[in-house]
Amino acid sequence: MGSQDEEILSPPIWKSAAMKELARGLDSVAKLASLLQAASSENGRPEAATAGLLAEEIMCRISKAMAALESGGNIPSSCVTGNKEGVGGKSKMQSTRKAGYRRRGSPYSWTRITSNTIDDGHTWRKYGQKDIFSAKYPRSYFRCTHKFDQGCKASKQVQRSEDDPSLYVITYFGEHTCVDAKKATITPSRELCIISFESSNGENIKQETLTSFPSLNQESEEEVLSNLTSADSASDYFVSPKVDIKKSEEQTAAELGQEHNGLPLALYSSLMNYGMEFMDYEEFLNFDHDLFQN
DNA sequence: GCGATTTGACCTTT
DNA sequence: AAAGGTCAAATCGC
Repeated sequence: MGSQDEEILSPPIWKSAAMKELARGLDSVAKLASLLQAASSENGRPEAATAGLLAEEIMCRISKAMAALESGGNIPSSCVTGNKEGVGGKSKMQSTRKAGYRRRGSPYSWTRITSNTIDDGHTWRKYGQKDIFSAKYPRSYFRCTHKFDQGCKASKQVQRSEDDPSLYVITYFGEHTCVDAKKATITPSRELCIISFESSNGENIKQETLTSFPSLNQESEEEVLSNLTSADSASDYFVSPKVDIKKSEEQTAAELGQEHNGLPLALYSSLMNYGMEFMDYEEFLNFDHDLFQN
C-alpha cells in the first residue's frame, strides 16, 4: 500500500496541482454541459444547445491540456465533440464464423473507463467470466437481458483497471435493438474516452473525446455489485488503489458498482494506460484524418 | 419455483 | 497451441 502511494505521488508537485485544477475545471464544465444539454432537450432552446457544444469544446481543450501535461508537452489530436448515444458501435460479428463468437479486437466497439458501472440504460445479464492472460483482474461478460425475447445483440465486457482498481473498463459491443423499460436519466457526469481505430494505412490513430452518457437506475447491476465495499473517494486526485488481489467473490468484475460523479484525472490517468477503442460509422466518416498526420 | 449468477467445458480466433 | 468468448449445468437468492 505505502509503496504504491509513493509511486503515485512521484509526479512533480506543480504538475499534480495543475492536473488537479484541470480536473476540477473539467468536472465543472461537464456539469455545465449536462445542464445545457438538458435545457436544450427540454425547452428546445437552440442557444442552450450551442452553449452545450461550447462547453464540450472546453472540456476537450482541458482534456488535451491534461494529456499534454501528462505526456510532457505533446498536445493530443483534436477532440470530437457532440453527444453520443450509449451505444456507438455497430454490431460487428465475423461473417465467416459459425456462430456466436465475436472476432477478437473488433473495431466496432467502444470503451468507457469509469469509477462505477453505470450502464447505458439497459439491463444486462452476466453470462461468463474469464481470467485474462497477463491481466490482473478477470473479465466479465454481459449480454442484454432481451437477447432472446427481443433479439437484442448488445453485449459488454467489464474489467477492472490494473493501474487503478477503483476504475473499470467497460467495452460495449453491438447496438441495442430492444425496448427496455428502464428510463435513462441524464446526470451531470462525463467521462473521458479515447477513440482508437485503424487508419487506411494501418496506422493506429488515437484520439480523446469527452462523451456524455445517460445514467440510470442501476437495478440489476446494483444487485450484482451490492457487496462492494465503500466507494472510493473519487474527488481525490490520487486514489490509492486497493492491492488485495486474493481470489474471491469480492474481486470478480461483477462487483464493480461504485457510485461517483466524475473523476476526471483518475479517468485520464487510467486512459493513458489503455488502448481505448471506439468506433462509430458516422463518426468515422466525418472524421478529419488530416488532423492525425504527423 | 423462477430467474440470475457462477464456473468449468467447449468452441473460435489468432 | 494458446488465449479469448460463449455455453450450459449447477448453484444461489429472492
